[in-house]
Amino acid sequence: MFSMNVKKILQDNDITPTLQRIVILNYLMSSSKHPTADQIFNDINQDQNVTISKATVYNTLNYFIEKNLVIKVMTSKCTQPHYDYFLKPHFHLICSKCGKIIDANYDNFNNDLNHMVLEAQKNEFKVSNESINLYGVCKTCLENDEEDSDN
Amino acid sequence: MFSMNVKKILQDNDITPTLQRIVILNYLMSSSKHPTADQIFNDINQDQNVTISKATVYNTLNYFIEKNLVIKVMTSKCTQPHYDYFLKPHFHLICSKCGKIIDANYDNFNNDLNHMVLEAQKNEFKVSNESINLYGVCKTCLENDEEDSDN
DNA sequence: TTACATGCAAAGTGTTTGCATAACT
DNA sequence: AGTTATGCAAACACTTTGCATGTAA
Repeated sequence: MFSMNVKKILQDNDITPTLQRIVILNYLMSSSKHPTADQIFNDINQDQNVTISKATVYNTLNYFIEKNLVIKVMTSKCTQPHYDYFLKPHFHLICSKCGKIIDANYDNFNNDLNHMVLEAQKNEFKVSNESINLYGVCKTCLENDEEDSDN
Repeated sequence: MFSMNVKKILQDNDITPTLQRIVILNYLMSSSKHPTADQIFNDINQDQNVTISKATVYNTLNYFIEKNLVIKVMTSKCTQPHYDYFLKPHFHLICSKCGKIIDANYDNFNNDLNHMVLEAQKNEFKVSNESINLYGVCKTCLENDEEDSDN
């Protein structure tokens, strides 16, 4: 069974907690990766004893986004967006070489984020969630680059 | 003629400054909006005396992204990404209702951004650029909502 | 029971690619 | 002159949609 939390989260957000929605949200919450729609579709249909159509995966993700439960994350190359459940504020380090997405945070991040929200309020803009991405090259890919240049 | 800057920027980034690339970068730099590939294609083919194929628009934008000259910005609903030239660090307020993208900034933004870059360095991640988006509802759409609820 | 969600397959849309032509240094 | 970019059109991939069936409260 799924953690009771998942169902409750859906209900708290005025989302009818159907089996498919529970499974998808549970998957997003438990996996530390940031899956694409395709990965969600494949993993759930393989590992769980639940079948979900692709249409439902897409519809559900869009619904979650609309309800501010999930955000889309773009890697720089990739055409497919990744989906991220927002447990607590964090930002992403996205490798332009391998496409890896790393969650990042630090003690005063909430503070800094708040500065941005304040600036938004000056524009009379009501913030509901955020997507903060730093693009660059990850440790592994940097090391690979060094090896290449040694040749 | 285009500002000499545009050509120089391309050369400084090891990008052969062809007419199409100059026109596209010039368009991205001079328009304060954050156009989609489609808007770039249409606007340039209408307003300037230059023709650019859609393939070239896409190829060029991807090339600019690879060279860290431009970033993709996703609105929450829209399927089409928007493209943003990065003159100086800033962040975006993106309205989930109307899709408007507002550039935002404040005095210490660079400072806050630097905290994130430092955190990235702890992960031995080398940052090249960033995309910081706050999603929510803009002033205009908030006002429209109020009107609706008055009925 | 009534409204709402799901699944299938087909349609739609945005993006990429191969190859001939043209442009850049 | 040699390399690299462009343009066209076709191929590709991802996402959405319509409608019949199934599910939730």
